[in-house]
Amino acid sequence: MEAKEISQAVIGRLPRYFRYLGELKDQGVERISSQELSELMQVTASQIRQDFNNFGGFGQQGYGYNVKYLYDEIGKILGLDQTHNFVIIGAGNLGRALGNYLNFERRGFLFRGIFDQNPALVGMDVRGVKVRPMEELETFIRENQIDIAVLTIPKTGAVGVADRLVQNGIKAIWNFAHVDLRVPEGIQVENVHLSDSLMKLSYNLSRYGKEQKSN
Amino acid sequence: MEAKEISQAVIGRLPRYFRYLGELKDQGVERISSQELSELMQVTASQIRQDFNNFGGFGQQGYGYNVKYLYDEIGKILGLDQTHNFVIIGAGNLGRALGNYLNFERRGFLFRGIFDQNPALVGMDVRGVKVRPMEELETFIRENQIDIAVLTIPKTGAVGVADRLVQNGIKAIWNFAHVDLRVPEGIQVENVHLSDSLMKLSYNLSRYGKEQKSN
DNA sequence: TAGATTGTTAATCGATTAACAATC
DNA sequence: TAGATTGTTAATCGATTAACAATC
Repeated sequence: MEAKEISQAVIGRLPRYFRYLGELKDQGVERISSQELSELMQVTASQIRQDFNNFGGFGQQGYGYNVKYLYDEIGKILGLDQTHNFVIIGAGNLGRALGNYLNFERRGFLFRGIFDQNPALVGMDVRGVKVRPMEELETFIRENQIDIAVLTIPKTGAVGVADRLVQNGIKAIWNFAHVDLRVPEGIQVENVHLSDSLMKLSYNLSRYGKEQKSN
Repeated sequence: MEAKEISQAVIGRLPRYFRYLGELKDQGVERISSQELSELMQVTASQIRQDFNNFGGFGQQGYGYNVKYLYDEIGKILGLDQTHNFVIIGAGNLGRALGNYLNFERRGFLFRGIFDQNPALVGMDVRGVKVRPMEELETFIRENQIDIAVLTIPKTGAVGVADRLVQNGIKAIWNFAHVDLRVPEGIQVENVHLSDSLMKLSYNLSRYGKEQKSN
């Protein structure tokens, strides 16, 4: 309907707002002004108001924002009021770690299956879910309404697996493989490149040794 | 010396350049123009040249860039020519997964220790490194020239542990705990908030269902 | 009503892209 | 030399911040 595209910069900040509002809610805080939130989160009040107004007015002049309401609204914007079935491809350390992480469940992401090509891992139990062989991937995805796949395999296999996923109706890939995936328009890819993140840390670390940052 | 501060936007792109150049190098490609690289990486040639020129001229008019040379230079900028000792705090699934990840070693990040407060985990072996109790943290850090700590503990403990780390000379924290750390000026923090990443995926996923993206 | 604070427009800042002169 | 491609300046675009009128 209205098609005003929201920038990824704004989207990227929503989870953090959501986190702070959740904590305020749990502390029993009822209302908060953009000014107070800005001090808490160390961003400008202006940015907060601009960000929220991308989605319509959540506040009230002279009062501020209702914490519970704002929290719920941002949750809806993020799609956390829906549930999604996901599978993990790659039952190595990282794949198993993600399978065991309970908090995703709380946000509506349901862990349905985990796959690995290594026969030694097949049958292993990850939080009540048995590791399956890669051969069963296509059938499983189609028969269980899986829309998210978590890719935790080495980069060599990732591109091929991504193709298989897309061909069988996957809508989104959470990609931990260290490679850029090319997918058709309409399929979402979110990359978590851990070594890129570590390199950024490394840059800032070595930079700081040489020259003290100006302020 | 020269203090022209490089923007984090540029720094954030360096690891990706580094990855592509590494692959080109391995394929035996000797030179590449910003135009060719731009097609490969799906960014503008203009951006590539601007980015590289933040650090001085790496190319040659009429020729392009020497792949091997450029790869090495970016590696140096990222500080990958140095080594860093790191410890992992939290020997849960994620902590152990990161400890087992061999590629960090290749980039000069040396896994020296892993800690957990759970006595059931203490003594466990993670790639040749035994899990230590939290009580040994301070001494270990100081005696082993550790400058990076990887935080893979629940958010409740993270702030307290971060303080202990900073007080004992840690220079950088790679933070997987779902909380914002406040550290003194000069200490680097790089956050990997997995659930934030998943929420971004969720947003784009639910958005796409409703309205086809305009282009 | 007066005071507070949003929603929103305008100004500023920074990052990206385009253009082209310098030069290999 | 002529052609190619960088390095760099200028133009554009987008995101952030400031300001203030609208309104609860």
